Amino acid sequence: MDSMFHLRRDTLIPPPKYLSPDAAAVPEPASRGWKEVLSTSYSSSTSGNWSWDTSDQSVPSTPSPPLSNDTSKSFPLSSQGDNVIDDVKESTHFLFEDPIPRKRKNSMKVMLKCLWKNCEKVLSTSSGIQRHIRTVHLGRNCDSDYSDGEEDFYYSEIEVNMDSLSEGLSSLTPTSPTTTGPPPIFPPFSHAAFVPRSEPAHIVMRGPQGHAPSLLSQSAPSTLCHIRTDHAYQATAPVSIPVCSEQADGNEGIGNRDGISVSWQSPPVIFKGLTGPLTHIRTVSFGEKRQPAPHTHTTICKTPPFTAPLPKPAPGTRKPRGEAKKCRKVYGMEKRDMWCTACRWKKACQRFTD
DNA sequence: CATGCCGGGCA
DNA sequence: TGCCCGGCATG
Repeated sequence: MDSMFHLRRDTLIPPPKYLSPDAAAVPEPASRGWKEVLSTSYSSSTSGNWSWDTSDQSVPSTPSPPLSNDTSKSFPLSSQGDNVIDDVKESTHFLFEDPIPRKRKNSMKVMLKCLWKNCEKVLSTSSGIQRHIRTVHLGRNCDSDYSDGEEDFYYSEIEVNMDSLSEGLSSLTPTSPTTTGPPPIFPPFSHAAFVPRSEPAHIVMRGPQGHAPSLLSQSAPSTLCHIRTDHAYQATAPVSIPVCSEQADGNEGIGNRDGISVSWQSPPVIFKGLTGPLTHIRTVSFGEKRQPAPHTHTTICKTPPFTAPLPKPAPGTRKPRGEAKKCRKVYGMEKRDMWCTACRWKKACQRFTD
C-alpha cells in the first residue's frame, strides 16, 4: 500500500472512485452510477488494509456520493468556521497515513493560499479564501451568494507547522472568523503549488525580519515547511490531463453539487512515488469556467500551469482485446501460412483489425 | 486454457 | 527490416 490509497474522506477530494487502484488504471465512464462506483471501490478497499465505513455518513439515504455530502457541508460559500479546517486536518492525516504519527493537532495549521497570479493571500478558512477570490479576483459582490457554478476558487491548502512558525512569526496570526488580519507569512511561492509531484518541495519560511532564507536547504528544519501538491483540477472526465483544453465545460463534474464541482484530472497514480510524512498543499478549484490567472492573451488554459507528465501506462496495461477473430482463430494453427504476417509474428493482426 | 500481442532478441 | 518467440493480459 502506498499513499495513493489514502486520499479519502477529504472534503476537497474526489469521490473514492478516483482513488481506488482500479480507477487509477482504468478510468470509468462518467455515466457510471454512484452506487456502482461505490460498491466497486469499496470492495477494492476492503481487500486492502483500509476501509471506509459508510455508516458514519450523516445523510446515508441520498444517492449522492459521500463527497457531495461533505462538500455541501464544508463549502457553503459563507460563514464557515474552523471546523472545516479541523475536518481537513483530520482527513489529511487519514489520507497520508504517516508511518510516524505527526503531532498534528496542535502544531499543524492548515492555511489556504490564493493561487491567483500575484496574489499571496493566505487565509485559514475555505470560506474566507473563497470570499477573497470571489470579491477580489472574480469581482463579485461579497454579500451576494450568487453562484452560477462557474467560479473557480483556486487556492492551495498549506499545512504550516505553527510551532516552527511561532518561533519567528509569533506576531502573525491566521485569519479566522474570530481573528483578523491575514498573515502575510508566505513568500511568493505560487509556483510551489506546481512543483513536480514526485518530490516534495521544501519551502523555507522567511522570518519577519526578512532574513535570507536558506532556500532548498534542509539545514533549517525549524522553519521548514513541506508542501505537497494534491492538485485538484476541475474537469468532468476523470481521465487524462489535458492541460490546455476546453473540454471541461459541463456541469456534471464529479462531485458537482450546488454549483460546486470538485474533480480531478490527475489520476491518483501520481501519488505512488510519494513517501514520508509530508504536509501538503492542495490546489483546489471550484467551478468550471475560469482560470485563475491567464498567462497570455493567446494561451487558453483551463487548468493551472501545472504540467504533470502524462502517466506512462502501467506496465502490463493493454488495450482490451478486440472482438474480431484474428488469423489464428480463423485459419487455425494448421493453416498458419495463411495468417497475416503480423499474426505470424505474434504482432497485432493486420488483417482483421478491430 | 486459448488467444492476442507487446517487448525484445537475433540475423 | 524481417522474423521469431517469451511472456503476459484477457476472456
